[in-house]
Amino acid sequence: MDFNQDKHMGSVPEQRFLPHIAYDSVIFGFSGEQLKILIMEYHNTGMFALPGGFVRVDEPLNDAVRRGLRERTGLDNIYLEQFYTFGSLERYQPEVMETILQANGFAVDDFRWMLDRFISVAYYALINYNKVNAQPDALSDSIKWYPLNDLPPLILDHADIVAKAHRTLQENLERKLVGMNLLPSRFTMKELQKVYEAILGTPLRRTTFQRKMLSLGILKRHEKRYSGKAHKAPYLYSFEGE
Amino acid sequence: MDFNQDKHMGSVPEQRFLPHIAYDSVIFGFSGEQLKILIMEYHNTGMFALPGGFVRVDEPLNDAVRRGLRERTGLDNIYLEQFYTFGSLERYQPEVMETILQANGFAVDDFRWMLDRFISVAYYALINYNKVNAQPDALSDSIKWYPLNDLPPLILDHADIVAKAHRTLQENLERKLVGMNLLPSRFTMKELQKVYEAILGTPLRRTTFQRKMLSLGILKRHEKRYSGKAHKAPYLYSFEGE
DNA sequence: TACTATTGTCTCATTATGTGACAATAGCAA
DNA sequence: TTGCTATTGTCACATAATGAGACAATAGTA
Repeated sequence: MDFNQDKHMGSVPEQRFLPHIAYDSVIFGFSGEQLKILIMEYHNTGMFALPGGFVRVDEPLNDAVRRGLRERTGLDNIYLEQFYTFGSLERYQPEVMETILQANGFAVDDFRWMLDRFISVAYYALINYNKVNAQPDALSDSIKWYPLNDLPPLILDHADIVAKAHRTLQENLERKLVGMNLLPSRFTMKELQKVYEAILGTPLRRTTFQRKMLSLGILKRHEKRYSGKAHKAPYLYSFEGE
Repeated sequence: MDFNQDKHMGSVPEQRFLPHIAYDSVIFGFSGEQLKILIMEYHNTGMFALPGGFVRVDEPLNDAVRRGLRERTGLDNIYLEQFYTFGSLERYQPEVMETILQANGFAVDDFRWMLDRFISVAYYALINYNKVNAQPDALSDSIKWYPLNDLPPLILDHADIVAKAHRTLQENLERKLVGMNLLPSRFTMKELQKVYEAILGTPLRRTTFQRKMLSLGILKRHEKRYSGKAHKAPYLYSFEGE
C-alpha cells in the first residue's frame, strides 16, 4: 500500500483516498519454468500480502492500479486485467492493519480509516520477469517473487485472491492469447510451451502445441537462436506486431 | 436503489451503507425469442437506469446484491455472477442523482452522500422470465423489461455496463452451461436453442446443436409436449439435478 | 565421422463439427 | 381412413481439429 506519510493527509487533495475501497494485484512472472507472483512482507510482523493500494478521490480506478504497478515494478504498459471484487466480511480484520501500522511506528489514530472495512478490486498482471525492479512500499521491507505453489501464508483473504487469479488466468489463456506477455519479446516455441504448461499445470504435447500456435497466425518467425548445445537450434518468435 | 427513507438514516446501524460503493445488476430474461433486461425509470425525470443499490456496512457484498435482487424480482436462489467493477471518473455526475432526488421530493441535503463519486460492482443475473414479479424501488415508478437491442437511453455508464454484461454472458455460455437458467425447469430443445441464439446473436444449426447438448450428458429427457400443432411433438428436457 | 539431444514437419488415427437426408410423428383436411 | 404439412429425432457422410508417433535435419561433442 502507498499513502501519504504526512499525518495531515486530508489536507492534500491529490493524496486523499476513497474510503473503504482498495485494490490488490496478483503480479505474475515466469522464471525457472515456474509461475511466480510478487509478495510483500511487512516490517517486523512476519506478515505477507499482495501488493495493493488505494484509489485517490479524483482518480479512475484503473489508473490507480496502473500507478501502483508502476511504483512497485518500475514497469509501464503492463498487461493488466481486473478479475473480481472481494467484499466478504471475513476480510474485515482491523487487528491485522493495526499490527502493521504499529510495527512501522505509525500512530494508529492518524490512520484510523485504514482499519475500516475494505472492499478490494483485484487485478492480475502479466509481466516479463527479467524487466522488473521490485520496490517495497512504505510499510513493507521486501517485495519478492514466490512460486505459486510455495507461497508464504498470506493475510486476510489474499490466498483466495491468488487462487481466483490463477483460475481466471487459466480460463483466459487461449481466449485472450495471453501467454506471450510473460516472456521477453523474442522467445522459442519451447519457452512458450513451458509458459502454457506452468499456467495450466499440465504437460502439453510438443507437436500439437507447435502446430496450434503456428496455425493461429500471430507469431512472426525470426532467426535461430544458437544455444551452444549439441542439437538443432530453435527459431525465435515474436508476438505479431512487435 | 433502496435506502432508508428516514432522514436520520445514520442512526439505524443496519441501514447504514458503505459510502462510495454501489452495485448494479443486469437482470436477463428470455421472452418472445428475445433477450431482455430489467430497467427502472425514475419518477418524473424520464431517466432510465439499471436496478442497483448500496452495501450495508455489516453486509457481505454478494449478500447485498442478492437482497436487492430479491426485493426487485421477488426471486431467491438466482443465478448470479459478478463480472466487472466500474470506477471511471465519467460515471461521477452528481447532477444526475440530484435531479432524481429532487424529482422525488427528497431534501438533497439529507442524502448528500448519494451525490458522491461511486464505484460500482456490476453483476448479471439469469432468471426465468415468467416467475418475476418486478417491483420498483423508492425512487422509481416503474421497472420493466426491455429487449437488449431496444433499450431506452441509460444514465451514467449503464449502457457500457449492459454491453459488458452481454459480452461476458456470451463468453460464459458454453464454459458455464448457463443457458438453461433463462428457461422454466422443463423446456424443449428448440427453446434451448432459441436461448443460445438470442445470447450469441447468431442462428445455430439444429442438428449440430441437438447433438452437442445431448452429448454433454447434462440434460434429462422427460415426456413429450403436445402443443396442438400438426407435427411431431418434441421431448421436454430438464437440467440434470432438478 | 559417429553420436546425441532437440527441433520442424509429416502422416495416420481419432474425435469433433458441418451439412444434408430421412423416417417418425401430431394434428388437420378430405 | 387416408393423404398432407410442419417439425422432430437420428443417422450418414464430408470436413476440420486434435492426438500420437515417425522421421529427417540440425548443432554441437567425442
